[in-house]
Amino acid sequence: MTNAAKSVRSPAASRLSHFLNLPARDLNALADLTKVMRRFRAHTEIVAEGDAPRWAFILLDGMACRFRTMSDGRRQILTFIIPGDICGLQSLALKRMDHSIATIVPTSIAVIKRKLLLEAMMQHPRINAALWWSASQDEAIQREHVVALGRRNAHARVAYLLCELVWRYAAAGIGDGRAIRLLMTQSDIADALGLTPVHVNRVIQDFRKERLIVLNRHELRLLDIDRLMDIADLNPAYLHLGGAPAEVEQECARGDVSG
Amino acid sequence: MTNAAKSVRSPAASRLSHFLNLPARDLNALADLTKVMRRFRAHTEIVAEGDAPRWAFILLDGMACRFRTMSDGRRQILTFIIPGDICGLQSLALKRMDHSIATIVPTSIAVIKRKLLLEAMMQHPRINAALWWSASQDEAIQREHVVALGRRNAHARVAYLLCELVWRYAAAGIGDGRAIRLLMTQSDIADALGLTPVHVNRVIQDFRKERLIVLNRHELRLLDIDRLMDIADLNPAYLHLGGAPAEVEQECARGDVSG
DNA sequence: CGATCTGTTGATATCCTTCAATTTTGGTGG
DNA sequence: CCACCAAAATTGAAGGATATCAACAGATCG
Repeated sequence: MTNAAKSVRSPAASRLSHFLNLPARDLNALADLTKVMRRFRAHTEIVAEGDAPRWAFILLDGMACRFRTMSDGRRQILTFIIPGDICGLQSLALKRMDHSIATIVPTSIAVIKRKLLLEAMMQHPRINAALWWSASQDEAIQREHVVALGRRNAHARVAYLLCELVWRYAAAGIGDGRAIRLLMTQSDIADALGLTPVHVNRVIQDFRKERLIVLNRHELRLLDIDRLMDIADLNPAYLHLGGAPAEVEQECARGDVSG
Repeated sequence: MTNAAKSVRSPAASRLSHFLNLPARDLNALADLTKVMRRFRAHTEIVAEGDAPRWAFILLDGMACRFRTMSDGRRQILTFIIPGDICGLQSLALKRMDHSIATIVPTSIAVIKRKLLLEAMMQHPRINAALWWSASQDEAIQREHVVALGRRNAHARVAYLLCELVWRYAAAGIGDGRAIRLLMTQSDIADALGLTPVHVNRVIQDFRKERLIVLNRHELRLLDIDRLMDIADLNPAYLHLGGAPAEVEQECARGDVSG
């Protein structure tokens, strides 16, 4: 593959390549899954709590979030979904959604029918392994979220979220690992971190005064990642970007020979 | 299957049967996975953060928890592991553990080697589907945990945890859905709920005064589940105990014919 | 270019933590 | 089976982090 070809690699391919090197054959199979596109306006529910999960999707552009609404109307955002994220693999094993998914800005997704997805996983061991890893990473991200809400104060929570977003965008091939477009509002951040919008704002002010970040018109730049990681007591290892275990590599290699 | 046979069903079989009806053939395959047993004393680390995941396990008896330790020594419990829980399926796709697992009381587990597990999933579509569901349920439990820490106050958090434990034990065939042995300490509960042991204690006192629970020498009984659910703003649907989606049933039925 | 959403700031309230001490429980060895 | 010891549970008092309420400024978008 040429460098030019690599540079146009999709966010999903970029993300999965942190786990396994995907040969052209697998990249094509992955691209074949993303033929059916849908666009949504900002603040639109893609999947509603109680729905029967029928399809999975890859977010191509924009931003969405999983969330739950409490009976008094308050919202807990479970995770932000960014380009390259693969959603709904696990949900296909469930009868009903226990949470909703909505867009935050105008967003386009590639819809993947259940049957097509399962076939691709059966026929392409590498795709199968990579999707499995992707689901495992999602779980790890959820765990870190629990740690953040359970044991980090407001400053640490905001620092954690900003670092995670910048790192996840970088893994998807977007940004340089220091700056991104922060598409959501401070109120969204509050809903993700279990804080009030007012308090999130005060923390951000503090970070600006301390020259830890620049945030202007939704352009975020982390000026001192080391100190932010320190404030959050955060270790990026939980994102599992260091490649696949040896066993997985071997199994895929065997698949190549026999396939 | 006779009622007598059902009554001795393992916690794991009991749990998975809430998703799919497992014929004797699959139950045997499941039992074959649980030949290699290990026993651990209380407060023993089974898996350490940073380890390479080598095997999965089913908890047979006792209790364990997944947790992360902060750099100042504080602990966040990610989830309690009870009999019938299947652990480490997802982790096999990862190079290193991002958290630890330790026993809370004397505990026995069935160790499942990676290769055996993958073979069983290949050869038994129903086992495959059921394990997939189990992983999906684990994710849903994590999501509810995020909601609890993000949007529930101390009383709601404790009410949520007590209900979840009683329901999960019931799904594993232990208890009547109202009472269980609460094996962990109030300090463990605090570490799971992002509270201090002192405050957990005060909430429990309140619940006792309100005649919502009886808790004596680690024997817990929920006296008014409806009110506890109301306090927690909790809906048991997130445990996904209502069976498999139609597509899964159909796929497994096809597997039966061709297999 | 006005309406509405988002961000910002200040004052006050509250839930939960922290610290400290005491009682109770549970486990262990003699 | 009891004595002893450590761990767990319990209670009280005081402090702090974050929420709540309210008002206004600034940004965004039809």
